Amino acid sequence: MDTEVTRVEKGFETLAALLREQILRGDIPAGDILPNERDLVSQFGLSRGSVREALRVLEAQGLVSTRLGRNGGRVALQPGTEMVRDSLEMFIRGQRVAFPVLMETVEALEPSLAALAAEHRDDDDLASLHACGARLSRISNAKAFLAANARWHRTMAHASHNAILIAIYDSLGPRLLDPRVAGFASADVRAAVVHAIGRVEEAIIAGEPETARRRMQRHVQAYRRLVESVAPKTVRL
Amino acid sequence: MDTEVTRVEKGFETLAALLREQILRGDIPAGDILPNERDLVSQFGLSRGSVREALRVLEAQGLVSTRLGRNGGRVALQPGTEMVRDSLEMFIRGQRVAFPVLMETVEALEPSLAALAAEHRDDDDLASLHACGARLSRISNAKAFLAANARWHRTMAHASHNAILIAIYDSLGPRLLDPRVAGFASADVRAAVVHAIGRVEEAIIAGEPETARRRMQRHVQAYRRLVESVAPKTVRL
DNA sequence: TTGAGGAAATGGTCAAACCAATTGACAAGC
DNA sequence: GCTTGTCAATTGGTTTGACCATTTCCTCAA
Repeated sequence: MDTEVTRVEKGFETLAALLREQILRGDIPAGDILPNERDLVSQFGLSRGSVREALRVLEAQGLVSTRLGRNGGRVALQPGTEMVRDSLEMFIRGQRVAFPVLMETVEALEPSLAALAAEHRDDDDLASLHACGARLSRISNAKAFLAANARWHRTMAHASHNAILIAIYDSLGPRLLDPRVAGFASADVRAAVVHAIGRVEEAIIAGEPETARRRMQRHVQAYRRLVESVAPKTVRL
Repeated sequence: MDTEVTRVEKGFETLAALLREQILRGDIPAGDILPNERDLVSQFGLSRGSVREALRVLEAQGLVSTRLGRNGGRVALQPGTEMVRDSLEMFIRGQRVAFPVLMETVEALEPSLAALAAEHRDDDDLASLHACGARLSRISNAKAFLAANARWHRTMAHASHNAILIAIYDSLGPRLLDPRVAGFASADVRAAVVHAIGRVEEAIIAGEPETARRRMQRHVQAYRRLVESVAPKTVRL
């Protein structure tokens, strides 16, 4: 019984793997144009169809983009946050991840993000954060408030200067703007949020990670209690 | 100047989008066989080459797998953790994310994972966790200790019952087993780790999220100080 | 009953065209 | 000189038809 046969690598897979490696290693720098299809055909001895399938895989993986016409071709890309976002998006949809789980995930990230922001923020971060916070306190419209709130959080996440957490947070954060949870921002709730966020901001400005973490965590827990008191747990995306 | 032209959707893109939607919505349940290439050709009026490119895209996105031979074909898949892992893998490689950032990310997740584990763990989780902890305390080999340690953490992450965090943690955790950081597990370090982990485990068993969070966070910070005292910050993956 | 061999179904590959989009070059007209 | 229009060149997109490779099913003979 052949329990383990060596999987035969297809021609297009070989080429895709080869080009992928060259792009990820930087041998083909981002922005460079790959050889055109017909050249790849003669270089690798594959048919044009196989070459195109290889390139199509790379495109689906976010490693190249395609331009039509003369001076077109495939442009090498460094994989960015879009890939992470797309894969999480499909994971959430495919696995039927419930909305509360998504919320729980973001809540799990935010205290650490606040701590890292306090540790790593630079002057630009502080300026952006202050601008977001100031804007937030002037907004009265509930829907606009939620958007501005999300923006403040996003800015804080970026201040962490942790590329992985930023990619994850940017992937998940926007999903929390679901219209079904947009009704919570009554005037007093908004005031409480502004206050809590201001306290976190102070800790980030002061460069006190543990204070920022603690304040953000309390804010998050308070927010959760609020949402749970209003929304049924069964809401699904 | 045409600043915004309506991007023309290619034939294979249309088909890929259509099939992707059917799979994600569950109209084509996981495990089902898609129509074969020649049938898709006649159903959608595309050439076989275009159909194959569409299917190749879905394969790259983890939505179908391909089997050769009679009774072969494309099997629909629900996107799982592999996709998330692959995209994070490419992100880390392509963006040249430094090892300390990776470590920082995992450290950011673990306290919340511990808290969620304490909140959501079931009897199976407790049994697995206890087994991992017990095994850990009996290991003397440094390399094996690190592997068992990773396994305990992974088990704890699964006890959180948060599918997104599990997917992320499973994607990043294994990368911390880099051989370059495998030399830290001296006997007294191992004893300290076993003790810290035991305390977290107690809190998870007791169902006390905030205690578990606090203890895990202290452990993580202690571990970080240890690593920083030994490893240069410039180590890169 | 079992084994061998061939038929059938399915994806993998190749080849040669031609279509579609974009850009460059160049000439005509202002 | 500058603009504008036309045509040619380049590159990806698509089609068609054929054949190969792998796997499974089916039949028939030992």
